[in-house]
Amino acid sequence: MNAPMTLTSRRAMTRGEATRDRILEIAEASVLAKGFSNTSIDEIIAAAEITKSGFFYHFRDKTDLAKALLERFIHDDNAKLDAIFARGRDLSDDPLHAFLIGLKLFAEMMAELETAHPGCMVASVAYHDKQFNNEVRGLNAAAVLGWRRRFLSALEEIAEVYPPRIDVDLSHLADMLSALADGGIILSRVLDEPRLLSEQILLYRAFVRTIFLGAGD
Amino acid sequence: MNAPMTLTSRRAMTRGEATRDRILEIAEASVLAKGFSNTSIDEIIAAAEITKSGFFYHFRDKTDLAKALLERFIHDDNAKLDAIFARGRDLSDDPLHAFLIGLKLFAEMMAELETAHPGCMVASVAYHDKQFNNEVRGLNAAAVLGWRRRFLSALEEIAEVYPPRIDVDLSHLADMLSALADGGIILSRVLDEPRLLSEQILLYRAFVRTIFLGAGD
DNA sequence: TGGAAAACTGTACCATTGGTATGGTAAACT
DNA sequence: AGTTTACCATACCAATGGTACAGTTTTCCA
Repeated sequence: MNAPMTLTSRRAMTRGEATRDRILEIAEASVLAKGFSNTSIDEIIAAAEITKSGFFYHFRDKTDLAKALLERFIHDDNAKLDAIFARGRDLSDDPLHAFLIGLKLFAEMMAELETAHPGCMVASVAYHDKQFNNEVRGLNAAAVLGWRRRFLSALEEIAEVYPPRIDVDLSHLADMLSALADGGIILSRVLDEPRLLSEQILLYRAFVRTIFLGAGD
Repeated sequence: MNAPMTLTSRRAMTRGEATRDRILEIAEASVLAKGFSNTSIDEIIAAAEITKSGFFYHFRDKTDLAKALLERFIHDDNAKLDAIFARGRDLSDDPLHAFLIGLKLFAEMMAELETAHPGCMVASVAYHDKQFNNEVRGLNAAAVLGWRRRFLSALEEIAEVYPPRIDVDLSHLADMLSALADGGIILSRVLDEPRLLSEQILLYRAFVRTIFLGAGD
C-alpha cells in the first residue's frame, strides 16, 4: 500500500502541503462553526491569504474540499478512539472492563470539549446528502462501518467471557454507540447543553454493563 | 391562547392558505430529499406554478420558509407520537407495557417508511445552525424539550410502579430515545440501511425493559 | 354591486457565490 | 539552467437569494 506517513514524519512539508493544510484548518473551523454550505470559498481564501486560483490549484471544487475535510476528520477521529480504547486495555486485562474504561474516557473527552465541541463531520455531510458525490458518501459510509467493526469486535470479545444476560444483537449494540454519539451531538447543539453528549455515552455504558453483568451488580 | 385549529376544521381554506400549503408541501419533499440549502426557491415556485413575487408574498425570506417547515414538521410529529403512545395506553393499562407497545409501534412506523424516510427536520436544521435566526433555533429547542417532557413523564409513571433495577437518570433515559432517533436516521442514511433506525428503537426498548423488569424476564 | 383588501403577476435589477479560462510569475527542485 | 510546483491577476459566467415597484385579478364584505 502507501508508505507510512505519520504526523512525526521526518520530511519537512513542502510549501504546497503547508498551504493546503492551512486551507483545511481554516475550512474545518468554519464548517464546524457554521456548516459547510455556509462556509464560502471567498471567506477561506481571505483567511488563508491566497487567491481563488490558489484555492482551485489545491482543490478541484468545493466537494473536493469536503472530501479532504472528511478524510482528515476520520483520520483524527480514529486516532483518538484508538488511543482511548488502547488505554482501556492498558488499565484492565478483562475485555469488559477495558471497554467500560474506554467508554468512560470517551465520555470524559466529549465533556471536556464543552461548548462548541466539533460537531461530527460525518453527520454534517450526511445531511447535505445529494450535494456530494458518491466518493464522499462512500468515505462517510466507510467511516461509520469502521466504528461498527471497532465496537463490534470489542463486544464479541466481551461476550466470549461474559455470556449476555439479555438477548441483543451485538452489531446493533455496536451501532448504538455511533447513533448515540451523532444524535447526542445534535441534541447538545439544539438544546445548548454541552454535557448531554457525555451523559448519553455513560448511559450506553450502563446498558453494556447490564447486558454482560446483569442488573444486580 | 389561540383558537383550536384542527385538521378537520369546518372553514374552507382561503386561496392564500391553499397556495402557502402547496409551497410548504413541495418544499418539504425537496428538503427531505436534498437538504435545505440544496432546495432553490426557483425550483419551488416552478413546481407550485407561481412567480417569485408570489413566493415572497407568503414568506419574508428563505429562513421564514424554514421556520414554517419546522413548525409543520413538529406539529405532525407530535400528532404521530400522540397517536402511537395513546394506542399503547389503549392496549394496556400498565404504564410500562403501554410504553413498550408504543415503542414497538414507533419502530414499526420507522421501518415502514423504508428507504428515503423523512430525515428528521430538526436535525437538518441543527446542522445548518448559524444560518438560521434565533427564532428558528428556539422552535427547534422547544420541539426537543417536548420530546423529553413526553418521554420523561411516561418513564416517571413507570418508575412509580416498577422500581428501576439499575440506577439511571430518567431524564437522560428520555433524551436517549431522541438521540437514538436522530442518530439512527443519520446512520440509516449514510449506510443506506433503512432498517437500522427501527433496530435501534427496539434496542432502546430492550434497555427500558431491562431497567424496569430486570435481565431475568 | 362597488370598493377595499388579499393574492398575486411582470419586469427589472442587484450582490454573493461557485466555478472557468487564460496567461503570467516566483520559488523550489534536479 | 531548465522544469516543475505553486501560485497571482484579471476577466468572466450562471445560479441563487433577494429587492423594488407598478399593475392585475380574486375574494370578501358592507
